[in-house]
Amino acid sequence: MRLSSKTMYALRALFDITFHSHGKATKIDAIAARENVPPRFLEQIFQDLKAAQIVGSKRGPNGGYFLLRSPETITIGQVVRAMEGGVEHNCCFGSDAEVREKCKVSAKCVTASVWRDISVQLNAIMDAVTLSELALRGETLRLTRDSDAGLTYTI
Amino acid sequence: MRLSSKTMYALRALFDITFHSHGKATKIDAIAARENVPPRFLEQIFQDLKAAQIVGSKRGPNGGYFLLRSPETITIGQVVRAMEGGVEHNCCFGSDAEVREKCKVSAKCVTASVWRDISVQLNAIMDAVTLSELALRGETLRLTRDSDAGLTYTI
DNA sequence: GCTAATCTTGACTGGAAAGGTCAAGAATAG
DNA sequence: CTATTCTTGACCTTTCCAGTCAAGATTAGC
Repeated sequence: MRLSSKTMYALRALFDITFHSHGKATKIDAIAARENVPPRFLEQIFQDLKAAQIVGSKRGPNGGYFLLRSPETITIGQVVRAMEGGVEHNCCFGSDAEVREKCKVSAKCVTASVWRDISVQLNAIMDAVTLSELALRGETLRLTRDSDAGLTYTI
Repeated sequence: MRLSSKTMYALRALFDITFHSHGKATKIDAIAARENVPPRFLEQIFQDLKAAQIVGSKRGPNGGYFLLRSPETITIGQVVRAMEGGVEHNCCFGSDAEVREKCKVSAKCVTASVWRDISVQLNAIMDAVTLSELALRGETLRLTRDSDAGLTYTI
């Protein structure tokens, strides 16, 4: 059970937007340089975030991506679910109909019942942390704020 | 973020042992038949569970697998960590040294700090559920107890 | 309206991991 | 001795992850 790079990159990119650019559209290359993420890959990631209504975009010069909602209303859980399709397992329920069908134990599956409870709790935990909380932690860790290229985090 | 089949099978197999066989060694084929798991794959899974000191084994006629500890002391978290190597992500910390090294933001990585907190909480949730809790749920769901082959769960 | 900057769309790829299968061997009960 | 059951480790197929790339659409500024 691990978070994919995609999700970690997405969280870092969103943190970056929240922390560095206040409302302004931010271009991919700037984020990629600051957060040390492959720019081409980041494009793909932002498409997912856009589909999930988390960010909006603007093309052309001075374009870029920006948060669609305020940082207080965007949770880690929303991001994780957007990138990974939620917390799932392959027994009795989940998004895949074929998997559900295949599980003979259906509604009476004990492990599924337990895991359902656990995933509800996990989502609650992840929804308790917002982007503004991330930004706050950034302040606490005393990160350097810097709009230019280069690594911001090297003291 | 999904649980692998291996983990789900492991949980079902352990539940099966707890629920159906009281202290007696249970053979793989019986569990596989009841739980509808590929027998060859289950062999492999039990090797992992054995390495994790969760089950013991006995060879020869009337051999099989059995719990090494009482069901009250075996948690879902222990099983998940045994099968999946813990809750991890690929930034700044984790089991892979190279990944840690690669992450330039190191100790000041905000997302890592947040995810560390979340994984601690997740482990706590999973450690709050034991095998005996699973068995209890089995009772509640009024499963048929049956030592012979065949699906036990079809009312 | 031209041009440069920036996102958009979608195809493509190499490698690793998931999800199994199989065969030959070792131990043990009866 | 023999049938049963776990043990070890090699093998295979398919899917997905992580990442690259190219060509096009849109917009700002001159």
